[in-house]
Amino acid sequence: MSAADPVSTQRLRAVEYTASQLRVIDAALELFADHSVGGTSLQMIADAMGVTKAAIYYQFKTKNEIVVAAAETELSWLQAALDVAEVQATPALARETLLAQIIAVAIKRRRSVRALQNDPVIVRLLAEHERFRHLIERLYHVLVGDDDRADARVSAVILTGAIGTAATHPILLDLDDDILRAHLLHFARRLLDLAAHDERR
Amino acid sequence: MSAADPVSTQRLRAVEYTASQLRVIDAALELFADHSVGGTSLQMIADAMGVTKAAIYYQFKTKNEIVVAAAETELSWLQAALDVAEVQATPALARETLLAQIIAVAIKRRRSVRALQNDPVIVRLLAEHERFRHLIERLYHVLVGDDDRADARVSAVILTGAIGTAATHPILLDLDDDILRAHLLHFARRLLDLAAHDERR
DNA sequence: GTCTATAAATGGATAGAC
DNA sequence: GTCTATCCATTTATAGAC
Repeated sequence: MSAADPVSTQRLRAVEYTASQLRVIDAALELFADHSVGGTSLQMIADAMGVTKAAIYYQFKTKNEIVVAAAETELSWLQAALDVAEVQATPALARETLLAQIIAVAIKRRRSVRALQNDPVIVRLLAEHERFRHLIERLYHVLVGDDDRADARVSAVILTGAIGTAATHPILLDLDDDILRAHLLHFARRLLDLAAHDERR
Repeated sequence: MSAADPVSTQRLRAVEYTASQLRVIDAALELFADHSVGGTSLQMIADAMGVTKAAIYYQFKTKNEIVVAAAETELSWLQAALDVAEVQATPALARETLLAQIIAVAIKRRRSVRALQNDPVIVRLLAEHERFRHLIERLYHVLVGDDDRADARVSAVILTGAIGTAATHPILLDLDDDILRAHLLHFARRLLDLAAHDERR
């Protein structure tokens, strides 16, 4: 798959949601982060929005549709970041561009990344839906390229896992966003340097 | 807190559970990993065990007691690892000992670490219960010592986050346990070397 | 678009038989 | 220790009024 592969432009549908639907999605995302998807009821979402359950069912037919919509909305930034990264001149530049974006978003959405990234329901959803799987493939392709070596894959996974966890961890709560972002970028670059170094041996 | 601080020997109660209770805990842990704590019902646990809900209520008074017991059992290995690490001759040796243990356990419990480590219900539990908080403090104390610098803390968090995520990640499923363990150890040591290197500057 | 009301199922939890 | 049976709250989801 080349960087400009037309397949890569396949769209998530986040843009297509109405304003009312987006209000539901926002409330849902926050509750999912605090209580997990399975621990969040439509009543809780309705209460958080100050409406009744019936009002929500007017926007989405089932709870599962809300979960899918929430995942799509949450991942639309990743799609945008990949679109930009994949047209960079070199793979190294693409990786650096993507990395900065990933870290920036993880920090901006600090309160919710960790739980959402690891919620079993979300994880299953990402594995089952074609468009989600495709997005994840693009992510790892930019991070490790065509390198199928275990080293490269392990470092990429470490990177995404570490970023997601670090953004929310209690022990780092006192760090303000800019400082934390700088630290994560520092370690991410070092980690990728290490992987590249191992490759050349 | 010195390495041999008597307070550090405070016990989790995992050992005190009966065999019947441990069967409930085992079934619960597996379901928690697949469906999150909030998404797991007592009926699901009962079905997995081939008994009725009432049989479970004979072992535990509430669902929350099951969650606490599951967390205690899941963390008893960490306590054991800390007990061993904290009596090592030097902080560096303690760290290395603990690291090897953490990675070994994360790999052995590969299927469940990720979800459990990040489940919002579990995270809240660990923050609220005294004995859990104490354990986490010991963990980070061995990893970064008295170093309160952001660098040290970030690298420790990256370490635990990365290990938990990497152990379960789909893209690494083809790696067998020994290979994955070797890779994680490799990267963990490198990461700590980096942090130490930064410190000296 | 949001409400009330309600159906049908499932949740946590208890009582009492064996 | 495990069962059946049951209670009550809450869940997902729908129907129909405004």
